[in-house]
Amino acid sequence: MRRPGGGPLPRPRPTLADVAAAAKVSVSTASLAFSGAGPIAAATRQRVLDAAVELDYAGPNPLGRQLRRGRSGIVGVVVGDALKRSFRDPVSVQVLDGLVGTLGSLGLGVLLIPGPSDPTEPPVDPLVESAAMDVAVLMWGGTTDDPTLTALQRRGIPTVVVEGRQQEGVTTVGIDDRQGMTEATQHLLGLGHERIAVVTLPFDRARRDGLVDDDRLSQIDWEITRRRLAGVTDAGVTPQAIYETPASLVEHGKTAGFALLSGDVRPTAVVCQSDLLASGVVLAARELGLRVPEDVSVAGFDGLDLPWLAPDVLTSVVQPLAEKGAAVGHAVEDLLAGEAPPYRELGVTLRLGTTTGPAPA
Amino acid sequence: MRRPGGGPLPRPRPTLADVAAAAKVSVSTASLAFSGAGPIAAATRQRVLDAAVELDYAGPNPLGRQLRRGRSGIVGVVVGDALKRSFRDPVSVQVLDGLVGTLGSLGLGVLLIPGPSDPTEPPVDPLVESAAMDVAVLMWGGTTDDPTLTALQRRGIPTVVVEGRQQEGVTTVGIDDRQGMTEATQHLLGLGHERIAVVTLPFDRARRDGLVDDDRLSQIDWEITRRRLAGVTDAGVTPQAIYETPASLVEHGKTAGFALLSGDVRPTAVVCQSDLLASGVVLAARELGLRVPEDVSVAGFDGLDLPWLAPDVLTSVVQPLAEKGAAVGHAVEDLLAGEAPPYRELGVTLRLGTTTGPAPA
DNA sequence: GTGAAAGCGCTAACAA
DNA sequence: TTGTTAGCGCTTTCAC
Repeated sequence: MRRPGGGPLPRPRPTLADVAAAAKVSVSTASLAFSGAGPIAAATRQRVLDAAVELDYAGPNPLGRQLRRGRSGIVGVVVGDALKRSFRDPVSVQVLDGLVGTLGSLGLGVLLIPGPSDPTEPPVDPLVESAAMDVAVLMWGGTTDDPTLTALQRRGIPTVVVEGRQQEGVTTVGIDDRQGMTEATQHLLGLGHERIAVVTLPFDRARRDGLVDDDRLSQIDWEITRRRLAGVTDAGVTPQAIYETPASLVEHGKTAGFALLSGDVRPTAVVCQSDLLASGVVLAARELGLRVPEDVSVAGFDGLDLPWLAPDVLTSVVQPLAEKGAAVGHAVEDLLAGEAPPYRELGVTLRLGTTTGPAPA
Repeated sequence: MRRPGGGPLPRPRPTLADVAAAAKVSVSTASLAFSGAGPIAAATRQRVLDAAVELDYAGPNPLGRQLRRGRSGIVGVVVGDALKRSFRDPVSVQVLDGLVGTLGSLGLGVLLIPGPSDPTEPPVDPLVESAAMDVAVLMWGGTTDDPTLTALQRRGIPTVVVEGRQQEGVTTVGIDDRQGMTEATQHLLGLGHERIAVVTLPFDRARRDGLVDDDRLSQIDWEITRRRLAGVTDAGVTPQAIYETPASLVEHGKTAGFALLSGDVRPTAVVCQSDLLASGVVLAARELGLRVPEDVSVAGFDGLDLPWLAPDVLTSVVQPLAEKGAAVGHAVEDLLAGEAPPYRELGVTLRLGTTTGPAPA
C-alpha cells in the first residue's frame, strides 16, 4: 500500500500529444475529437478515441484547458460563517443546493470558501485572494466595506451578493423581506398584539448575544438584519424589546426566548428574523410553561419545514430558497457572459401557522 | 450597470510580464517577488510590488501557476447525496468542517461535488470526470464497484474514502463503528432487553424505506450499514426486526419508529445506526404515547447534540466528527506528498443518555 | 541576485 | 477536414 521505495512508480500521465501521436493525427485534431468543437471525420475521431483508451488517457488535462481558455469553470462561494455553523442553517443549505444544481448544469463547479467567523481571525480567507475562480458568490454578503468583496474586486472577479446592499459594480440577488416582515407584523397587529418583541440576526461581525440598546441599534452592519427590522417598524410598531443573536440557530433563539419571556411585562408576540430563531423561542416558551399561541404568539421568517416543532406549524414569511439559489446561478451565468445583470428580487409570502393567535386579554 | 454596448470595456488584466516590465526586471525576478521562493534583494522586491500596485495587479494568475506546477490546489469532495439532503445531516457537515479547516491550513480549496442521489440520475457527476483536482475525497464512499471511484482511478486521481471498505489503491479513513455498536447493544442486553429492533442507514443506492426481509438483507452494498449491523449481531443479538431507511434524517426515523412501535409485539429497545434516525424514533414513540425509556429504549450513533430532544439526551455511540475530518485532511496531505497512507481508524465511545433504561417487565 | 529560456497541456486562428 | 503555429501566464532550472 505504501510506495516510497517499493511499488510501481506512477508513470507520467499521457498527454493529448501522446494520443495524437498514437493516432497519427495532429494535436489540434485530437483536441477536436474530445471537445467536439469543430469538424472532424467520424473515423478520425474514433481513431483518436481508440488511441486514448489504448494509452489510458482519461481526457484533456483541465489545467491546460483552463489556462488556454482563461477560465477555470469554478465559482467561489463564500458562505457567511464557518461551515459548521453556516450549514446548520437549512436556509444556507437550501440556497446552496439550488445554486449547485444550476451551476452544475452549466458545467461549473463550486469552490467552498469559509466566511469570516471569529472577529479574531483574519477577515479574508486566503482562497479569496488566490484561488482560481471565474465568479464569486457571497452568500450572506453585505457589510459595509466588506473586506472579502474588496479583495474580489481588486482581483477583478465579478461577484454576486446574496441579500446584500445594492451597490455599484456588484450584482445582487435578494428577496422582498422588508415587505414580508411588514405583513407578518400587520398580521400580529390585526390579532390585537401591542407588546411585540423582535429577535434579530447578527448586527455585524461581532455577533453579540443580548438585548439591544439604542447605541447598538445604530450599529447594524448587515443589510439583511437592518431590512427585516425596518419591515417591522414599517408596520408602525415600536418593538417592546429587540434581542440580537450571534447566529441563526435554535439555541440562540431559545436563549433569546428565555430572556424576553421571563420578564415582568412579557411581550404578547415575538417576531423573529429567522425560523430557527423562532423555533427556539417556541421551545423556550414551552419550557417556561407558556402556551403558544394563547400566551404568546411567535412568528418567523424563511418558511422552513420544522417537523420536530409538531404539532405546531410556525407562522412564517416564506421565501423561495431553492429558487433563490437558482437565481444566483443565473446571475453567475450572466456575469460569465459578460453582462452585469440587474438586481433580482424574489417575492415572499406569509404562511399562517398555529403559533400566532389573538393577543391575550 | 449593463455593459453590452455601453460602459467601460474591461481592459485585460495585467500579467506578471507587465509588472516585470514596469519594474524593469525580468519576469523570473518578478515571480520571485511574489512567491518568495528564491533569493531576491529587498529593494528589487519592493520595486516589483510597487509596480504591481501601480498597475493594479492582484498577484499571479492561479491558472498559469497551476499549469506550470501541475497542481490545482483543489480537493474534490464528493458528498454522499444531493447537497440538500447530505447537509441536513450534521454528521456530514461536521466532518466537512473539520476537513475544510485542515485543508485550508494547507492552502487547499474544496470543490463540492454532489454525490449520486436518485438512482435514475447519471451515477457520476460530470465534475468527477473533468474538474481539476489533485485529490478526491468520497465522503460516504464504499459501494462495490463505485462508479465515482472508478472514474477517479481512471483519471489517476488519488482518493480518500471515508467509511468505506479497505481496498487496494485507495486510502481509507474510518471509525470503529462495529465495536461501538456492539457496546451499545451489550448495554441494552445488560438492561434486560430481549426484543431489539434495528433502524439502519440505506443499504444501497436504491434507498428503500421499510422493513427488511432476508432477501433484502443480503443486498447491503454500503459498507457502513453492513458494519454497524454486524456490530449488533456481534453482541449475540438477532434483531426482532430491521428497518431500512432511505437517508439519515429525522423524518425517516419517525416513519421507522411508527412502523416498529405500532405492532403487537413491540420491541422493547430500538438500536439506530444514526442519531437523526434515533431521534425520529423517539419522536414517534412520544407521539404514540410511549414513554422513553420506560416503555421503549432508543439508542443512536454519532453523538450529536440534539437540543430539541430536551429534556432527553440520547444514548449514543459518539464518534469524533471534527477529528475524522482532520484525519481525512491529513490523509489528503500524505497523498499529495506521494505517500499512500495506511488505513486510519478512529475510536468511538458509548455515551449513556436518558433514552435507554431497564426493559419493561 | 538577476536574467534568459524552456515548457507545463491545451485550444483556436489560420492555412493548406 | 486536417495540420501548423502561436500562445494562455506562470515557475523553474541554469547560466551569468
